[in-house]
Amino acid sequence: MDRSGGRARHSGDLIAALSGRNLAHNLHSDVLWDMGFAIVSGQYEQGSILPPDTELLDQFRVSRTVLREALKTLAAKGLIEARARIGTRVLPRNRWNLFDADVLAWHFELGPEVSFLQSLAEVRIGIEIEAAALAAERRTDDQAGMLLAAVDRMAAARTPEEFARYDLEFHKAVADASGNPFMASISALVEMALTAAFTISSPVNEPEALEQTVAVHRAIAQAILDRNAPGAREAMRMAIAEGFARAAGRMESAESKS
Amino acid sequence: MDRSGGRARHSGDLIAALSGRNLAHNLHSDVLWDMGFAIVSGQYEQGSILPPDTELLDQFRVSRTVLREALKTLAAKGLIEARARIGTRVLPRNRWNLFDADVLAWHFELGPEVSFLQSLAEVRIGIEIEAAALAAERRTDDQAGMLLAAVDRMAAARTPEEFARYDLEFHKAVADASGNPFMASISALVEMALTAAFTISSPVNEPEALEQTVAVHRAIAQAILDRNAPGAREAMRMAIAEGFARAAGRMESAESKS
DNA sequence: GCCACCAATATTGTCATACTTATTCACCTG
DNA sequence: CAGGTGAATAAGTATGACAATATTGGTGGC
Repeated sequence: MDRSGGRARHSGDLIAALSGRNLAHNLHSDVLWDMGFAIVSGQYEQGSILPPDTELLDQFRVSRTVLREALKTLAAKGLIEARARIGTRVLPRNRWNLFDADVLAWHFELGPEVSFLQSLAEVRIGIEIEAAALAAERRTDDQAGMLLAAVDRMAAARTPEEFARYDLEFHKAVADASGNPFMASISALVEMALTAAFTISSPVNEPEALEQTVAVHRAIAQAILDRNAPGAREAMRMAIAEGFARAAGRMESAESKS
Repeated sequence: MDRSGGRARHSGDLIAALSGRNLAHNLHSDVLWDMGFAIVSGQYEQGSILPPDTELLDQFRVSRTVLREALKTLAAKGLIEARARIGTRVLPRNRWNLFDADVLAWHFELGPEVSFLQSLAEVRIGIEIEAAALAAERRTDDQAGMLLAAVDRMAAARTPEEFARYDLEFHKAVADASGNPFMASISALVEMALTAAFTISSPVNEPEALEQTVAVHRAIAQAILDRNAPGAREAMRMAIAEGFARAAGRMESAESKS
């Protein structure tokens, strides 16, 4: 119940470190993260009314400006809705913008559950498969070169962080080559999924897993190079499924031990 | 091309009417929409610095509170990023949250281009195909019943608005039955796509088009009822492709005429 | 003449307080 | 009992001052 001290920012830290974002530590972002996490974690139930401004003001010891800007940010992400005389209501989850990087991060802060990782893998399969197929049809030679280069860098990576960086770079390059702006827009989601997966278990530490991961990514790149859309689809599906399976397997075995 | 005069809120109005949202007309949302549209329309270039607070303050004739809350909202959607002493920078498009309902609406305000509609159809295919397949595996009997009921209502619809409403209801039901929270979260996107498509051309006005649209939706429902995942996939792909093709065809023929 | 450091400055960030507007709920009137 | 009416409450808006921060350019030392 006490959040006062401690400021636990476990997975958030990792993601921020990887992406280089979220450097600024404003007051308003403190309130934002506390409130955002409190809502996502269910501390404030969906459909319920948040404490009125005055009370939150007292709780956070900040100015009204700061509090209100934080709440406006939450409203922009679809988590809450303010109405005069009623108060500020927590919206039902299906109104939340789950594709938002912050909202995703808050979900991970309460420990990534297997079911959530699976949902993530499912959307990734949907979107990235399509991106791979489109990339196969529309890629330029430059873009194909970038893909192959990213795979080579993955193969040569020596630390989990390095590997994650190049893996992400690869998936961004596919999205870019698809020529569809929406595909590029979900890189935040991919980023989160990869970071979570690698936090749990990186293939770098297991030679045969590394080899397999690199091989399947190379297959994607090759299929796109060959303008082979069905092949790119299938390879992408395998890449995502494999990554999820490794993380989920590790989580379950860790769970059964405890 | 001229939008200069009178606050053209064409597609925005339709979407608001359909979804029942965006009723409130506060000062801050005026500024938000003006700025959001200005950024999305390229009036403020990506990477450029917005005018400083003082200037915008003077331009909009509102208090600093209002302006700053509007900017914070834009920042929450990934369109801008403010830094002390530097100013407020327009972020590159790949940082924008294109899945956000407002950001989408701003894109439509400047006239939906065929290429944008196509991108939208492509992501929808990616996500909703997967949703349909998952729904086929996980649906409850109740959910299957909802799907069939929605199709029946589509068939009986008499106005374009009515048809659009039940079409949306159908796609939401599929997302719901998939059991994946992300799928439900993109209904804003589907909503926008459907509204745009029906604004351009509704199948209600053409008996054979209506029949075809209803038939393909019924095929999706039936496949999900039969727990036939591949069938649901294929039917969903056809439904989305068909809707896009009709809208795109109508737009091109209208364009060649002018 | 080059480099490192520091101060001036411009821009966003934060604060405190007062006032306005909208909406619900209860009361009061017909 | 129905319907309007007003008080109470919460968010919305305004304003002016001060703090934090990072760039820019100057200043001094080497």
